[in-house]
Amino acid sequence: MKGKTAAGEATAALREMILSGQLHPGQPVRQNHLSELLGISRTPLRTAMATLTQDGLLSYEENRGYRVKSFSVDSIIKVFEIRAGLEAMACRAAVRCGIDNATIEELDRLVTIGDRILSSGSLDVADLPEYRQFNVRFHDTIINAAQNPWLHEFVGRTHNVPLVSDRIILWEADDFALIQRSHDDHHRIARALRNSDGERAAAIMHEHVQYAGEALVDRLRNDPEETFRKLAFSPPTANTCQKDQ
Amino acid sequence: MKGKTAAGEATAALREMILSGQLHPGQPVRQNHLSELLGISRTPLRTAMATLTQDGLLSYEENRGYRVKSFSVDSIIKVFEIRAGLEAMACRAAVRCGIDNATIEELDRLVTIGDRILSSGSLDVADLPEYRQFNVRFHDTIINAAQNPWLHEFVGRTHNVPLVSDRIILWEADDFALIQRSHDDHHRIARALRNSDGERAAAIMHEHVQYAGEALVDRLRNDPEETFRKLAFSPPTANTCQKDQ
DNA sequence: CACGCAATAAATGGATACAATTTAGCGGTA
DNA sequence: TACCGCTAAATTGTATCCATTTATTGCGTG
Repeated sequence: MKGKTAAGEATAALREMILSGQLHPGQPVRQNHLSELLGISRTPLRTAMATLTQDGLLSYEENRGYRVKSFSVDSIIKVFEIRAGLEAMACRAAVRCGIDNATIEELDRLVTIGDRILSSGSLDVADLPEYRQFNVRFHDTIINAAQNPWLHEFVGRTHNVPLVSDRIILWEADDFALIQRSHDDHHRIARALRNSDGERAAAIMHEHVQYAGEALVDRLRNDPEETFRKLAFSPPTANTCQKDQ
Repeated sequence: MKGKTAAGEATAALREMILSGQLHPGQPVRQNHLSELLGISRTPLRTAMATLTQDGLLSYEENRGYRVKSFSVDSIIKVFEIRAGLEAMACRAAVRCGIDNATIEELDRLVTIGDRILSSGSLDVADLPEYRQFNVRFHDTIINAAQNPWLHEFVGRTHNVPLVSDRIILWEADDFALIQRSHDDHHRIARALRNSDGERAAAIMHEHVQYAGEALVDRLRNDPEETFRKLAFSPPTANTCQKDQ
């Protein structure tokens, strides 16, 4: 969608501004202000805002305009439940329709990458982007193996809720045990898939995702300030789900 | 979203035109033509089209405009898989967070309504709208009982794929056995929920939805013409999912 | 001082005008 | 006749302008 049209550029720019926290939840989005900030007119901006509203990043009230959607902590945990269910579904579906060798090898390679990154016994800030990318690719690989484009689309939508994306790796050095456990899940999931044990992979994946959500929410409840500070978002990788088919 | 603004009205009108088949899959949507047909200018129409694109009803290519999205039969069955998974999730979640008596009674009342409609031993066209409404309410009640607004939203999105909505009741008199079996599922689901057996309810619900998809797809493959002719859509009830929270 | 109302400012929604791109039609040439 | 390129019409994308609604400010009154 992005590329040449001003509306597409504005959509990407606005999405990134929201997800990166430049625009705060609840804050109204003034069309004049933002359009001149982006160097475009209000027309393409309004197209972008309509798009992002359906994406779930903005809310709209007639004659009162758009504002950045805010999410309660309670709401965030509930999205994680959906994401956990969907990704578990992906494991079952992937096994059901047969995983080809290329995918199995890809998973093995990815797990090895994770091993290497964590081999130092800690995960410092410099390694975060790489680990994040690894994590995204691992999950994406499984979702694609399910051969159901809608899964990709629906999981992608859960990522539109701030803080739910698997681009987010919350744990740092002080929680290395947690991230190590999380990566151990990756090992077990990959093995279960290799053994065509879809149910087992699904069970691990469900817990894997749901626990991540609970850990995040726990942190948010205890120390919102610090949690937000530690959050770092990926660069604008192609996380916009394709809606082909 | 609908109500007073031209964009909202256009969105609703366009959605209905697409779902009712007035606009054919793959057909490009000409802005001049449609805007004068709806009696509005292109600006709100474009807002509506951006919205419906994110809803999944239109596809967009830059500088080439919007087209009515087309769905392969294979794609339709895959959406039913998602819907089945999500509604099964709803059953589990509903039991987990406790179903109040009002909801149990509502389900009982709804099931009784279904009994009455089918008591004649057939389902003729005159009864279709009522049975459709009953079906929608039954499923919605369970989804709401899960107390996870995102479930409502995500299931709602599956309904944006033409033919996947539970507003669609395919079977008529000639397939009364099928619809009777389907309603028997309703009975069993309600009973399992009353007994707080979330897993059992989920299993029945999953099969309930998935089989409906398979039956529809079978028909589509055998006799697309006749299937489409028999399909009748509900009036524009409020099936647009609220995105509050 | 508080409350209410009115006038004014500001922001949104929609329509029109203009620019850029694509598509279709047409003619010429090998 | 088939193919290529050019021109013109059609269609989309953007900007600007106007109307309508909402928010704000300030004044007057109780």
